[in-house]
Amino acid sequence: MGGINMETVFVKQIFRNPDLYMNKEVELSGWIRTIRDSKKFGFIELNDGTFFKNLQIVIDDSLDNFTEVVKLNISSAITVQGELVESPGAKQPFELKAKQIVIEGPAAADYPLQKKRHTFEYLRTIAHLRPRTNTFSAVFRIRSLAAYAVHKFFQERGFVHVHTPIITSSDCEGAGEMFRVSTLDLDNLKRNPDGSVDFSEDFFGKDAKLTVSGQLAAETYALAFRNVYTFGPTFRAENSNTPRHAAEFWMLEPEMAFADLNDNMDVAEAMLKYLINYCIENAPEEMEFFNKFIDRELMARLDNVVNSDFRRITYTEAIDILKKSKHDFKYPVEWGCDLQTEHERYISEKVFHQPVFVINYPKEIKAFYMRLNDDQKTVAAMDLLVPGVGEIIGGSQREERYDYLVKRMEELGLDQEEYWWYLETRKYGTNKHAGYGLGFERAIMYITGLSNIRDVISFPRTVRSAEF
RNA sequence: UCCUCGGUAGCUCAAUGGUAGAGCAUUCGGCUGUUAACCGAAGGGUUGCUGGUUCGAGUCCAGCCCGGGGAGCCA
Repeated sequence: MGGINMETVFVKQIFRNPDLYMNKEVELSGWIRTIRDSKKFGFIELNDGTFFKNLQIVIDDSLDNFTEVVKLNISSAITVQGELVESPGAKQPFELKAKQIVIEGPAAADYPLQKKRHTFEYLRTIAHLRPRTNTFSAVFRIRSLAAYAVHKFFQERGFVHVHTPIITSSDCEGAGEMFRVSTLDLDNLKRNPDGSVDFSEDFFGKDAKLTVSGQLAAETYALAFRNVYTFGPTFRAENSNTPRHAAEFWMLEPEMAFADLNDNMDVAEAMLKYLINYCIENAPEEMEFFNKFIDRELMARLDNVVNSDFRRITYTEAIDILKKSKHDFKYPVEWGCDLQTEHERYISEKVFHQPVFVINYPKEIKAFYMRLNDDQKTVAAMDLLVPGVGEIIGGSQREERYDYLVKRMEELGLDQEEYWWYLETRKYGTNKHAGYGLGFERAIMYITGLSNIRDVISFPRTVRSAEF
């Protein structure tokens, strides 16, 4: 366009290897982040999307379209040709002396983003524009890197990535309220003689839902590939309105055959450290930004996580610690009760100041598939509690013994017919196996310091909110 | 779902029950090295919605809607 026929360079290339481009002509394209002008010259900070930082463009009235350029609003798209030179300014090492600017797409005057700080609440109302801000530029590049690091970590260890179904045919998992998937005409529902809805004419011929977990399906593949993981969208129709819950989120669920709870924790700990290291190494500018503007203790906390062994305590020990703390909890602490948020935070934030695995919970407060311990009272479950975010990982060794599993399902009144395929895996070559689920957004929150899950999902879906 | 705080210009926020304000943004003008540039001027309002109290409501009361935080549920 506009007669510029040089090869376009990315801002990231310039920042990573400035000597290669110094005093040479380059062409860039991107969006104006800020623009300042005087009578005969001005400055544009250009962001081309490839890099967190902007490149300063120096413009003056030698440009044939100088008067049009200085009137451009923030977020206008331009292509610039010019020479990269050392900058006399203190805030940037180099800058581009523009020789030609092509206006690709001007931004209208009512562009809603200013060059000053906005509240996260406001930015959520313009989720289609917020990736153009510093914070969201950083968050979503980190999210992309972390997702890649997930695959890298597991693939390097020989895990097989299984795409488990998004649509599930039965209410198997029991992990939360589910969204129904149906093509039935809601205005004209056919009913069975007992008054219930007749799903026989629905798309799947039965009541179908969106998945709340890929675990049970992942288990079947672990018992063929040994080590597998599933990583994808997950849906919960819970009416929870908190900064840590969304109706649609991503969950990572590794599952390992011939593995026990300790193996499970080893992998979870190594994985979390790997994700953090990968982000620090591959997005240093973004991490520096979070540390400066979002959470001043972020890097110190992450360094501590990466360089220390996670604590591992039993549920019973956790109860003892809470009881002896003399701390006045709103919810009284008794063996057998589930740990409340205030208890989890006390343990991770006040006692250990680092991630803590809590294991071996009473069977009554955990899912049916968790392996019964020899004490007959607890199950081989694990929760990883981290300061600031709370529960980030939940997992367990699975009950591999057919009789124990059936007995537990009977106690909880679960329909064995619904789980026929799951039970069969315990008939044909069963073995000890374990796995866990990582709430991907919670991991991103932990790595970036962001405190609301709605700010680490591109277009968040929450209760009464599915705009965009 | 419960508790709590809030909703005023495009944004961030002021305003004893008595004329609706500022900064930034926008538009126009000025300025020869800016860094959220600076200086001057102008335009910009159904104070979330409905009803009530009052001579008079942004302000007080009731209901509803929307948002933040906390709790529960969980990842």
